[in-house]
Amino acid sequence: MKAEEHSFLRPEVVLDVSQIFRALADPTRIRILYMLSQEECSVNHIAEVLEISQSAVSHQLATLRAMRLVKYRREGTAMLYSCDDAHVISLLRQAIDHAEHR
Amino acid sequence: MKAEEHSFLRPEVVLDVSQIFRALADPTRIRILYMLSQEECSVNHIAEVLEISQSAVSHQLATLRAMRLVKYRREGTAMLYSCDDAHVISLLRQAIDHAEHR
DNA sequence: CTCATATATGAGCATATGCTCATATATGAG
DNA sequence: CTCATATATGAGCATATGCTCATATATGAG
Repeated sequence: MKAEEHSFLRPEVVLDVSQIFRALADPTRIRILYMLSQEECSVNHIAEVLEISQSAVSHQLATLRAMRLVKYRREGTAMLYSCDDAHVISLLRQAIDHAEHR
Repeated sequence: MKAEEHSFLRPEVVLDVSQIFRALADPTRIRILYMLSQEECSVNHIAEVLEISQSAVSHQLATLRAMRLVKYRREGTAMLYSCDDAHVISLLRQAIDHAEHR
């Protein structure tokens, strides 16, 4: 196949795709997103259940917020986070199924 | 929800999932895999079409080989690479569709 | 054998990333 | 207001990563 005959991806698409996967490429973020896919959670609850420091959780949530994969609302002094991108959760579930069955 | 009530991912699964996504988290690897998903290609062909150095392509192919996402065969002096994980290609295509339609 | 071509790979560098530590900020109780 | 609790965030460090450069290796032509 000649170069001109390939179906090319536009640079913005390539970058966007790499960012979607990069968001899912870290064990801590995977565990947080998986937890949020089951239930809306406060920062402290995530930190306690997953045994990760509050600071580390907040930093990762900031990353996920920047990528618009989570949304949040305040309740008293707590911030309650939940998933905000069903498609990314779908990719996550598929990869989990794939990993569990091999 | 109490900690004990959450559905947990086993550590090996979390690690495996993160590695699947990590493989797809780089623009160069995305472009190479997308090309290979269309056609079996030699290293030089990939380098020329994508305008990446031969060395960089070989290094990334070594990464993809280590993750068993590509297979290869020799033909004369050339090595012909192709995709070897349909599920990962499926994840890639879905992310591309997602990125193209927003 | 020599030479050309194709590919692989080690060393090293620049940058990205995930964490800890310290501290700032926000809310509610009193 | 003060104090406690919950969260966010900047600085800095250790490690990971993607590239270049140089060079090794493999095959085929002659």
